[in-house]
Amino acid sequence: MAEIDILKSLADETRLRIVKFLVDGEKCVCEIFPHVKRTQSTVSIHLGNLEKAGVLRSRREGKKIFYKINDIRISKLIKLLDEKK
Amino acid sequence: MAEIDILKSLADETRLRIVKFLVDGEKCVCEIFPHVKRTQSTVSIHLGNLEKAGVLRSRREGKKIFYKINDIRISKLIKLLDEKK
DNA sequence: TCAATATATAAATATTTGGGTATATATCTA
DNA sequence: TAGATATATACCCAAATATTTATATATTGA
Repeated sequence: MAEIDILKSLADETRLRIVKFLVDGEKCVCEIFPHVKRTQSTVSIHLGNLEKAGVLRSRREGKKIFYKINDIRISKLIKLLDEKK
Repeated sequence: MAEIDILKSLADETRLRIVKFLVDGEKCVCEIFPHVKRTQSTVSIHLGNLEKAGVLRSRREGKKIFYKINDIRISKLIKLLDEKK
């Protein structure tokens, strides 16, 4: 996916929190939506958005679906933004 | 400004083109708006947006106003997104 | 096969946002 | 000080987007 899609997918508070939560590893939807304090369906839509942008990848394990960061640039980008200006 | 504001300010095609145009140095509004093919007023608003987010900085020189990248993280971020996944 | 659990999707609504036109402001020069 | 030039702002409209409620789909286990 193009860089503009990556930027758009990260430019939302809920999605950014999701991605930051995933920086330290794979999580299932059931862990993610309570963490970002949004409904399951809202988070599901955001996850789909992030996956479509190539930022995340998912896999099913039984009833659960796990998401993780799919693009090495993303973790670097998060780290970069954490740096002092 | 917070990282979410930086991301939001970059997550628009016109603003991203502006920022990329400024990676190789300071430019005045009169050079920027023809380059991104938007009206002067549209670009002025985008520049204000980017400045408010801390991404750009401006200075006046006579009738012209020059904008340049104000945050070292921005150029790094642009470069990072250019990398292959 | 039925009930429970986990996740996704659809539809409706509300808010945000980008773009244009017209106008205001600031600066320079004659 | 008047006219020209460069940029910003106000206002409006259309399009995009985030959220919610309700429902659909998939998987597991009894």
